[in-house]
Amino acid sequence: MIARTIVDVPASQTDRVFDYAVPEEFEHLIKPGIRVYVPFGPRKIQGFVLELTDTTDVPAGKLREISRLVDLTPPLTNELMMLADWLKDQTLSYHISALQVMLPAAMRASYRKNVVIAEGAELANYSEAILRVFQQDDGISDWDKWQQKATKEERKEVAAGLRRGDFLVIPVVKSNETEKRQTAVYPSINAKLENLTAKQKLVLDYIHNLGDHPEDHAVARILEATGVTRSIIDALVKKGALEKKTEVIQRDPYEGREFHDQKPAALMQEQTEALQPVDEAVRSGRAETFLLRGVTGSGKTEIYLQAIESVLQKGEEAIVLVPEISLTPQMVTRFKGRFGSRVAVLHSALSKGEKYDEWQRIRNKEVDVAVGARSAVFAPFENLGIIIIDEEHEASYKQEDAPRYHAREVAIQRGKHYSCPVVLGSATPSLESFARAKKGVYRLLTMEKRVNDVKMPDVSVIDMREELRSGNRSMFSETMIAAIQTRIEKNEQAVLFLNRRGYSTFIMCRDCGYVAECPHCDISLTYHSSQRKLQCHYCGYSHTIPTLCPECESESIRFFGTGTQKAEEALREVFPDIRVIRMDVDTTSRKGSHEKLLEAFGNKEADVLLGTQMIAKGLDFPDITLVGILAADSMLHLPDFRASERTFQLLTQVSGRAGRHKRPGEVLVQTYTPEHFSIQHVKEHDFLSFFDDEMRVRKAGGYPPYFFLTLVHVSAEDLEYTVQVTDRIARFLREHLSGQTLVYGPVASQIPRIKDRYRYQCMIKYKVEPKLTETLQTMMKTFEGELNRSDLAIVIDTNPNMML
DNA sequence: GTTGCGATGATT
DNA sequence: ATCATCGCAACA
Repeated sequence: MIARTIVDVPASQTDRVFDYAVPEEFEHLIKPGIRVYVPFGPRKIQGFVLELTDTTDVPAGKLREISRLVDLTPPLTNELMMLADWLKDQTLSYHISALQVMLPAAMRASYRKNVVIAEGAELANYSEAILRVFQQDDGISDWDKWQQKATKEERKEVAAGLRRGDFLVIPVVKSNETEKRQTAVYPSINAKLENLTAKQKLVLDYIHNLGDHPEDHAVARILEATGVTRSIIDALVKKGALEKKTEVIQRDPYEGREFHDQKPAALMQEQTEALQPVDEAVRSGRAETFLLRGVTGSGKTEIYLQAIESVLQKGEEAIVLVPEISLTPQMVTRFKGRFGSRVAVLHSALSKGEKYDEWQRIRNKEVDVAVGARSAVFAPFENLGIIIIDEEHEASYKQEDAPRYHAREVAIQRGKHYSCPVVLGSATPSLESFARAKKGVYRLLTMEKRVNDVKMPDVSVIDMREELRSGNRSMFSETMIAAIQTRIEKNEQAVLFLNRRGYSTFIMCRDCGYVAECPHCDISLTYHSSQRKLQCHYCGYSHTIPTLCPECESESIRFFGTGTQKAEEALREVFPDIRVIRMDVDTTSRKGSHEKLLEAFGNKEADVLLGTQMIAKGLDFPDITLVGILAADSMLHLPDFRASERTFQLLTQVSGRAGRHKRPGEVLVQTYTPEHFSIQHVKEHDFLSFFDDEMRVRKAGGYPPYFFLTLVHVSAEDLEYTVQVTDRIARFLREHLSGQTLVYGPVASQIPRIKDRYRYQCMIKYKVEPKLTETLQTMMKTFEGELNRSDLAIVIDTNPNMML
């Protein structure tokens, strides 16, 4: 028997099937989809068995045997194995990457080299220090890592030892499956209950009255509940009254949290009309894509919940995708409240182990709803009845590293396989999706009214040029100050939005124009007041603030641009007693801090929530009556064809935080370009007009959705070489692609250098290009050699999010 | 002869 | 990706 295997080596030369002989002992256990350990050259690695056959072209001398099986049952379903095949072609990524991305991180293998003292080694040649390293533990546990922190002398010494054979390298393949275990005790069936002390009786009674929940039987839990010491339990075990067991338990990330049962809400007419066709598609099992455009607060979540209800009734399963940062407790609460323990939650705030357990619960059919971020689109269900993507326009649905897939496209592909509907929901759909809906590719569902007829907030645009003219040089307009003042007086809350973290965006010398830049990246350094340092947001480089200009030694070095830190400071200057909670990457990096800050704001421990885009979503507090957008045009002038779209979406999203309940909301938008259409249409809550205006711009510029884009990104340490390679790629593509397809480049990336690597790109614009994948693959083949021997990197991004 | 290095080729 | 091998130069 021959196993056709994809090996775990993400490289172009190994991105193909390798045949292995299946030892007889495994023949009845092995199945397609099972992972195996195989010898590959001198080492041992993991691989995925694609299929089993009886023939091979590999000469008998070269054919090697599978060492052992990793799994007893295939971790990925048949459908997901097929999906990986589709995914690798779509994204031009390696087959192995497409397979690995579908597994939880804990199941991906890691490789390290353990260095130990060989038998019969002559140790007299080695220094004390080195021998001490080897005496600890099992020698050097990870050779590659150790080499990085060791000194040159140490490295040389060990290398010499390896050559002489005194030290030995043992390659270790580790698949990280981490099951959580606990020690639990259960009453023995034929227990002799004699001569018990009072405390022992107490514990025994307690255990007898426990239910079936394995967690309740954990020794640690019992000790805590009864207040006795471990010795009491040990004594009972010795006497035979209790039995000790080690068992695998599942972590519950939401342990101790209560979820109140939530009944389906009565729907408004618009909601009923939107739900009906989805429901019908669920019932008849039709692969149809719906675009549900509903204004903020129109009750989209309720539609999702009720559609899922139908799916569950049919005995099928549901996937709900939400943007990473909106996985706030609010969303989880609603799903858990409605579907209870039948819900698995998958998102980045969980530990690797927790994600693994949630994933296993799906694989073992213990749940039938998965709520999660992008990668949850690969949830290993086998009877999918619906896939829902909330906030479908969100950029985070596109994975930024290989395989560069878009969750929306994956969802639609899976929907086809299971013949089930896909629902894309948003208040501000992406232009691509809305255009498809207008063409009839997707079915459009619209909800223009907020639940309970709550009014859309009033949006006023404040022209900051006027403010400047009238002498106000601060970042807060008069109107904004007055509005915040009123909120404080009325004990209401305000949300202030500034899409830039740090203190200032750059520092510049007023005399000579010098701007502090990162020495490794072509980008200005940002000042962070908490560490009193300049920082590069791309490579993490940091430097002290110069007091004198390094160029002209002038003292007039000043901060320009505003970040959240500075905004907080400025706010305190105006309102000395104001209570502010700031939310940005810097204040929410610790686990759980995001939730904590939101909770504090919800408990009215602050008057103002000041933050970057992470506060744009999911916030739903009754006392927010003011939303202030401090710099609406901060994203508008980025050299990205989606800049207007992003601005409109973000502003609409943030505005939607105001007045969602009884009190009316007010939104103030500060801008230097009040006439820009994406700002004007936010004012009128007018998505349709925005769409029309922006479509004209896209048509004129030849951008999506009128054209498809594919970006070829080239980087290397040498500038000339980078440009030269990009140019060769551009020529190659022009030569091989059809006449209607446009190839631009080479052009420098938006940030021409990051971490000392120059970055150039080449953009392909096309309408129909059947040969594209093939051509790009040939192109990569021709550069294979160069990619191997230089530091060159070529990345292909189909349908890129941004033009980085 | 030994050691250190980069380039080259193969992995079933 | 990673390992082994080969060739070449520097060194003893």
